[in-house]
Amino acid sequence: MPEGPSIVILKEEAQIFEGKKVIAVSGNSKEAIDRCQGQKVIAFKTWGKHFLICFQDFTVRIHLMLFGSYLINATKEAMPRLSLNFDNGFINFYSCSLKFIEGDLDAVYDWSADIMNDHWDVKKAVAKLKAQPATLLCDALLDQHIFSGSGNIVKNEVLYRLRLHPLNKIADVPPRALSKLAKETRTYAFDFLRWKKEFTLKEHWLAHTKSICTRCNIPLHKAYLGKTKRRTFYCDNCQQLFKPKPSSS
DNA sequence: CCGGTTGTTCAGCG
DNA sequence: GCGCTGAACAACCG
Repeated sequence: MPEGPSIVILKEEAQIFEGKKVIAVSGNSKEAIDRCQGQKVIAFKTWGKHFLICFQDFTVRIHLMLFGSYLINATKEAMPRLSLNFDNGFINFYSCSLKFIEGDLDAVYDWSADIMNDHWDVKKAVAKLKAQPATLLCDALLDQHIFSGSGNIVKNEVLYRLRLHPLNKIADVPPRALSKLAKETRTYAFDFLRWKKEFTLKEHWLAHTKSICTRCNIPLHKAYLGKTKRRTFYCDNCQQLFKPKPSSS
């Protein structure tokens, strides 16, 4: 389920419980989830792929990882990791990572790094990119400190849209292209959000899981690239690989 | 039925 | 301490 836009959808769906008091807690989490009992939800927030349930003095951080899921006012066979009950319904989280964050969230999260956040800062993202000249684009787009909320689909689609080869080293990519990349990552994330709500996300994929380049009509490459070794779909013909700068070994 | 995956952390090693 | 690798987690789809 979980790239940034999917977590924004979760936040929107959870809105019905904002301001509500937790009247029952259960779940198989090893964390002390009982402390949520009787607490009022101050707000639901997201930071990239993190779903944050904010109470007065602490926050529950849910990360759905690869396999996590949630249900609102519905159940399934599996035991929830966390179940929160309110007077108007309940929300269950399954097979997710759950942690508590104490105190002020602003001390923990850089909101300007979240591609879905109103405080998203393109310039800061570009500066972070430039600070890691040896990093490959395919890895940079999965770096949650630079593009919090970006995942493997976003990575593949953004690089394909901008005709940038995933194996480009940041140092070799012109600054203007880096700036475009940062902007387009947010733009695509909001397209993702809209299409996911319409249940048409998959049909809008241009590269991810595709076998043919629709621009060149030749086979796309599928390879596990970069430090992250994640599945990458790309076209050798139309996705530009910039020449290495002499200084960059 | 098996293989693969929209993700992250951590132990172990050289 | 570093970077790299593999394991672990765990659910669903095709």
